[in-house]
Amino acid sequence: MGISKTEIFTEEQNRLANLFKVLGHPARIAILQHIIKEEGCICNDLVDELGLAQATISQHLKELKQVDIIQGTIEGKSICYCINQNVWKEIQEHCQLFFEEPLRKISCC
Amino acid sequence: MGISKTEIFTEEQNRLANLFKVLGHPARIAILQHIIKEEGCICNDLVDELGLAQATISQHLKELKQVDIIQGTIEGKSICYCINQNVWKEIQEHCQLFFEEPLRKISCC
DNA sequence: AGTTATCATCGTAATATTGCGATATATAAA
DNA sequence: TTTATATATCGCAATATTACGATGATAACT
Repeated sequence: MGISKTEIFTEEQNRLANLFKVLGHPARIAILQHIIKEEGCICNDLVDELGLAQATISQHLKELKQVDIIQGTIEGKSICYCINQNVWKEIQEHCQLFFEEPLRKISCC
Repeated sequence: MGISKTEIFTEEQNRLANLFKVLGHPARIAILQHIIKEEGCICNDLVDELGLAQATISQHLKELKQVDIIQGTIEGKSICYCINQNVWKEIQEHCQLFFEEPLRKISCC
């Protein structure tokens, strides 16, 4: 198959999984880290920095944009990408909640 | 292609991405949530609970085991799966660090 | 208008993932 | 020892992902 049965899971489960999925690629982690470090950057910076083709970087940026982790604003002929702080904070809290739970309980093994 | 160029990224980036990748499927999120809620469970419980085939659940459990998020202990003819608290805590901290950074800075847009 | 710079999109090849039936393995019970 | 139960693994088909060259689209500069 290759297709997940999203209909049998809750909205919450699908949303969280989708967020993690987007974060689940080293290039996208590297892109986020570079954007954070430089407090925003353009696509070409990432091409130089990461050593991936421009088309590839653009595709990764698209996926990050699709879940609103980053946003781009046009600046002349280039586009400045930076973290969407509100969404970032939301994801952070979402993750925190998810990871906090089990530590309050005792596992069976 | 379909293959990531892991060699151009740092160990850290690859490890974090791999963790997120494993969490990036609703079935695996649901499995973890059920294990947490029940404080451990067996494969068949998950088959009944999620409505996926036994082979499919087993495969998802394998991926979760591969990054040590869960561990299984044999109990008679079944295997009890539960959260590996140490690894869970480690991931939690890893995530926290990753998400904390940018909020201290001001973005360009 | 023509040129250059920057980024997005299209098309494609290679590979990965998802899901499941069938089968193998292992333990417990009869 | 046979049978039932629980899980893992194999093999396959359908689909998704990754990467990149080629091509478009847009804006600035000459």
